[in-house]
Amino acid sequence: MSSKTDIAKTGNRVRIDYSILDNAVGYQLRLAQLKVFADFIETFEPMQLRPADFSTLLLMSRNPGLKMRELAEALGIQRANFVAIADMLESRGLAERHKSETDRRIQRFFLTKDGEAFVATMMKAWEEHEARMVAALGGPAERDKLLVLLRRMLATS
Amino acid sequence: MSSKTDIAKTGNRVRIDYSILDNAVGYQLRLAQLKVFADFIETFEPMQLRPADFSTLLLMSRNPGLKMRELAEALGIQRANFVAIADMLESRGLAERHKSETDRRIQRFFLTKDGEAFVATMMKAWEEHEARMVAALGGPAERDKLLVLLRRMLATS
DNA sequence: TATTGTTATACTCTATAACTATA
DNA sequence: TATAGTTATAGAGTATAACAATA
Repeated sequence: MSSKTDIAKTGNRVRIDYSILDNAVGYQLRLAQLKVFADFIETFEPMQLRPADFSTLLLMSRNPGLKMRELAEALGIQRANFVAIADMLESRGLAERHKSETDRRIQRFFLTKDGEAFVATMMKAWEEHEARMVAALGGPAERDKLLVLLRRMLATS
Repeated sequence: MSSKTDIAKTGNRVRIDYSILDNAVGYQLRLAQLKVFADFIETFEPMQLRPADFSTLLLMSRNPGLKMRELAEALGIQRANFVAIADMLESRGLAERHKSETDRRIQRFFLTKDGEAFVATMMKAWEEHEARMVAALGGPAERDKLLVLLRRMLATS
């Protein structure tokens, strides 16, 4: 199944010209992001966490009491699609919906005690993941250079 | 619908703590990639091209006569999912399947005359898109720095 | 009337299994 | 047996419309 095997087997492998895509910002960004995603998904598979679940728990931990709408907006997720994430976190006992007394349409989210402990474990795994990505980049100096470039790009109009 | 309007309307906007995500390589890479994708999709919407269609035409143009399997592999697409793209390009008169005479299982792909002209137009639009991305980064020097970092990251194990 | 949370639904992208025709 | 192209299908992720409860 490896490409090495394929080359040995077929023997008629063609050198493919990728030159333009090789120098395209968007294409290389996409490949790099896919690589990080793959490591992320592998890292959190044992904890049964997808990227959106991770970000949700992290935001809840740093910003207790946000409304559902605020959380969804902050995460760039549609309110409708956030419902399943909230249900899952609640059913696992990691987060709770608290109905507002003053405006009964509103629900504010809080981590449970178990949720806090879970986030602590989760962040340990995340730090290892991040360390692998920084190492792949070449080190903290390169990480900083990359973040400067990406932030400038994101800040522009 | 803009966030400005929302702030004015609700008045109770909360400052959300994003500090960890702000410094996470994967998160910033994802945001940057989404920004490039959004510009890409907008750029090629009038030509009715999705990212995979663009890459397919580009590879066909630079590597005439590739087998379907080689194209799919080079693009990182499942063979099964490549069929619809090939059908679409053929129905639009941009590409053609040529059945091999020596091995009748194999089809090699070639752009038509119309396809060649279309790719020329497509690449003009792409160069404008790329120029916008490079400008957002700060210029060609920053683009080069970014590509060096991304390539190192992709080369690592 | 407008907003919050919710349900239902649809569309894209991606992945897998299985078929056919060839080798 | 194995491979190339194909079909069918299922699972994510994401987007929109519409509803009930509430303001």
